Amino acid sequence: MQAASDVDQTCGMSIAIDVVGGKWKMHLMWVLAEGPVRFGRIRRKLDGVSEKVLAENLRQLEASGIVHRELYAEVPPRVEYSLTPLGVSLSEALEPLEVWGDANRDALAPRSGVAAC
Amino acid sequence: MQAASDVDQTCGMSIAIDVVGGKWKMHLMWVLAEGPVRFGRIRRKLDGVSEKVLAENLRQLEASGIVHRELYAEVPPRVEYSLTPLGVSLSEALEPLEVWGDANRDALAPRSGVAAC
DNA sequence: CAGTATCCAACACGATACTG
DNA sequence: CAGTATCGTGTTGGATACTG
Repeated sequence: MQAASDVDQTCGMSIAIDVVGGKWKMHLMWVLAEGPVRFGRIRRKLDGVSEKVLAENLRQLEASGIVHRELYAEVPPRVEYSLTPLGVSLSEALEPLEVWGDANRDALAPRSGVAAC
Repeated sequence: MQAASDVDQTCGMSIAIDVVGGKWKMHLMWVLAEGPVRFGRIRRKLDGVSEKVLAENLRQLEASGIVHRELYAEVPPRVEYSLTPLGVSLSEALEPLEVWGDANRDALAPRSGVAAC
């Protein structure tokens, strides 16, 4: 709400975290990184996510310019989601984190609520 | 809560996000990366964070082996927080994300609630 | 100074039902 | 199939007061 006071960090990271924030967006990024995916398939991949949350996250990523939504006006209705160039660059920036987490997998507390892996 | 079903992603990222999850942990990482810092200083740096949340996050990072807490039993009481080697590696893995967010700073929706920058 | 203890508010998430 | 609408809930964060 307020501007920076004595904070002078660059923290573009905050922006990034704001984009991939929540509980499912990073998983979403992962699924989308594989190529165009349909809504139903994502739901099945990310078993446990509700339609509402999935739709919300998809929308937010879309609003951020990370995801492209291609609607095929046909019967039955079909929608395909894919990463934009910006989305691809984000998923690339996310990789080191992925690697780090994977490398230190057992050095970290093995919580049970870390979502599907 | 439940185990993986048809999800087979590596997603070490989930682990990482679980560690730097919340709203302030990444900022915290940033502040800590500069070297040993005292509680009060962090509060001032991360203007807006409450003591409760700061203490919680600090504790979680400590539990994850990311942060080292050095207590000086003297008067007045003094405590210094610093990154462990693991913490340093994490902050390094976080950098690309930082760079990405910074580079696409204005390509992204300029929300107001993204915390101090 | 460095926390801990409470209480409260906001929001993200989850489950279900319904629509184009 | 691909959502939207609604409701209830759990977790996270914020504000304040109090303690070692």
